[in-house]
Amino acid sequence: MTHIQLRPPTMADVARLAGVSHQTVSRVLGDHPNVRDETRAKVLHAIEEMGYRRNSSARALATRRTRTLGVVASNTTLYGPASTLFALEEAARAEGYVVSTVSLRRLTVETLSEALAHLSEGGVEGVIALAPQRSAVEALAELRHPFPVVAVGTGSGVEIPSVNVDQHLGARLATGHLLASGHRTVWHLAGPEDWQEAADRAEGWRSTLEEAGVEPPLPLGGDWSPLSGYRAGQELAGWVGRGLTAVFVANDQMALGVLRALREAGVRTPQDVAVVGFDDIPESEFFAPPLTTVRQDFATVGKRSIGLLLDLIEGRTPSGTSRIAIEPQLVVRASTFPYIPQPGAAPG
Amino acid sequence: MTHIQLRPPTMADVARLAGVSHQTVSRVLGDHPNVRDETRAKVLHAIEEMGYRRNSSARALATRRTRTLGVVASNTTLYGPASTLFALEEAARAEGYVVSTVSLRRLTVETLSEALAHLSEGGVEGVIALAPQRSAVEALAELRHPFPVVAVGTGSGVEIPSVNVDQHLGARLATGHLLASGHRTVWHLAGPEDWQEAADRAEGWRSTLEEAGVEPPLPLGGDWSPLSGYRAGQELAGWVGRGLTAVFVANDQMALGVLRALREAGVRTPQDVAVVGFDDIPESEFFAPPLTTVRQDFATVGKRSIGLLLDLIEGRTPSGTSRIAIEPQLVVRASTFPYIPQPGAAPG
DNA sequence: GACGTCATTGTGAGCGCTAACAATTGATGG
DNA sequence: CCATCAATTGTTAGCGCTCACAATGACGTC
Repeated sequence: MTHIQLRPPTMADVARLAGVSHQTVSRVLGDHPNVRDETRAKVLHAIEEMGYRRNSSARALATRRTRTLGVVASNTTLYGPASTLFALEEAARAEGYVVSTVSLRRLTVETLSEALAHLSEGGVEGVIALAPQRSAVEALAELRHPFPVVAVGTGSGVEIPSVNVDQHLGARLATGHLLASGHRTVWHLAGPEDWQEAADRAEGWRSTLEEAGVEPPLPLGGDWSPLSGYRAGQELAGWVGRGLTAVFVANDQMALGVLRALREAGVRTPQDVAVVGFDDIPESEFFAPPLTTVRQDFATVGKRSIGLLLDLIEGRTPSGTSRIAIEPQLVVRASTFPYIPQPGAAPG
Repeated sequence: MTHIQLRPPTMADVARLAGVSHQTVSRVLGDHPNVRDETRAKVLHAIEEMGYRRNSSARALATRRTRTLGVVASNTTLYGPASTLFALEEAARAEGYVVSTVSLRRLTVETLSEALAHLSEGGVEGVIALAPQRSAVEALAELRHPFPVVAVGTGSGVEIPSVNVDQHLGARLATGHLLASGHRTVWHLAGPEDWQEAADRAEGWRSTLEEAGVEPPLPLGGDWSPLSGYRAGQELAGWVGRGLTAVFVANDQMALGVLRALREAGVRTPQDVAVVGFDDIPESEFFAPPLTTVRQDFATVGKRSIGLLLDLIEGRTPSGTSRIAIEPQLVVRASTFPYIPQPGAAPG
């Protein structure tokens, strides 16, 4: 317990001890030029001695800048959102901003609106919304807020600035890879209908098939969980031998469930059915078999999002609707080839 | 883009419009009694009309309360930290606090100290440190900070208030379960030496064996990743038939790697070797085979941590060193029994 | 030697809010 | 009918900082 309970020292206290004016202390702290070295030293010494720390509220009040950004997110224990959150915070900190987060269980108009109000109370200068559900995105555009908002993972069809991994492209990579491997058609296990990313992946899969002159089979639906993948996998197993040889699953966790269901049904992967996932979670490489999947670059998403938000805050970017798209990448592993690459060697 | 770029209205503006004093506006906002209903209505109406929001910096300056808590964490994309973070934020928000997070790549004295400084700049009233590495914990006790700090996941051997899942107990549950199932001894794949939780789990395993009169085999070491588990698993496979029939792995991700290595070596789980993990990540139920593991209640960890920190801040708890321990729970699945329970039915 | 120039430091006025106290009003009761 | 009190509202000071500007002093120039 090394913490002081007494009234903390103010700039004036430091100034008194150093024998200068409070303004000079402020200059030293603000790294202004035109402060004599000797004076600077005196001030720094006094600061050290008193253990002085600038009061952020007073500073924020005087400058009208809190240097705080907000993030609203849901499903933060999933790999994607967690990775994005991490990248976001790191990028913001590099720019000297503090990040306040609100993690929602469910993303609805009400919870989103409460979250924005909560962050507003916290004095954020802008907000990043990790709002993958369509409903939430629409709500975002409606809500009134006294700061700029950047949407991430909402798809590009929204009326607010946004940053997205190109889901459509990712789905094309996955589906195209399966077709190129010789499969006549590709089935699809989609994510929840309400998610824009799920819709984009499904659309990418569908258009790739159509362009190849193949009639897309009826897609199945899941809720991102391994359990829903397992259930869908049981259904898919029933179609083996009746045209099903390849499945594109909308995320890795569901793919895990699918793999297990197929295995239990005596269906071999990839010999009987090839499987591709989406996300490249750290576990994917160690599934049975290791999973071919689509990797999203969350670090870049984070950096670009913060960059865009700061541009908006500083007024560097006209507050029109900017959209940034980031390319995903196909990672090929054993679930689509009849051999098992060495773990640790394969991942790029 | 529904955001106002003009100078936002102040309390005085609202007061003018409502024909009252700014203090009356403050009273309405602060839910003070002794405000006539009619007046309150006028004020609320004016607030609504102008889209007024209280300036948090001014408020914080006047009250000397920022109502902001800080969290320092590392490895936030792992299931455990991510879950704890989520629970922490939810608990803090329920108490009306905003949470600012710093996610570190590596936890060292320097990064920790920078993180605390950064949060201090952000005006936090207290900090939760998710600091599982021993070195970091020691640093925490040394560092000077102007606010209370609660350590989470540090083990109880620290000189600062802390909240922990009882790792020792968790390891006893896992090891005891294997011994009770008839195994003569249990091997152990430990986490990184520097992590207190890894040490506690190893110690729990060791003492359980010793109390059963069994000489503990030499434990292996990993870095929590599936890859390190895979490598250790290859080594463990070499000991099958020479006394190895059961392994307690320090986390689920490494257990995943172990399962794969064993499978590749032609070793069957659980018939030849039983495996127990730790954490109960959502995927564990769908491993091949579904993994017996130890579940930690992160929600409770979050709630208790915030509770303790607020007690410290409000001075409700004497700033002595409080320690809170939370019990983990064994979840039995197919990796320790020769049958496969139905997914979706088994998990409690 | 008077003047301008630059570097350095100090002074005063807020930023927008809440806390403490003062003032006003209306109701109550002897 | 006036003292008394509670309910309601207003007034005045800061909270600790930064900004704009004023003041000071050292130096060089013509």
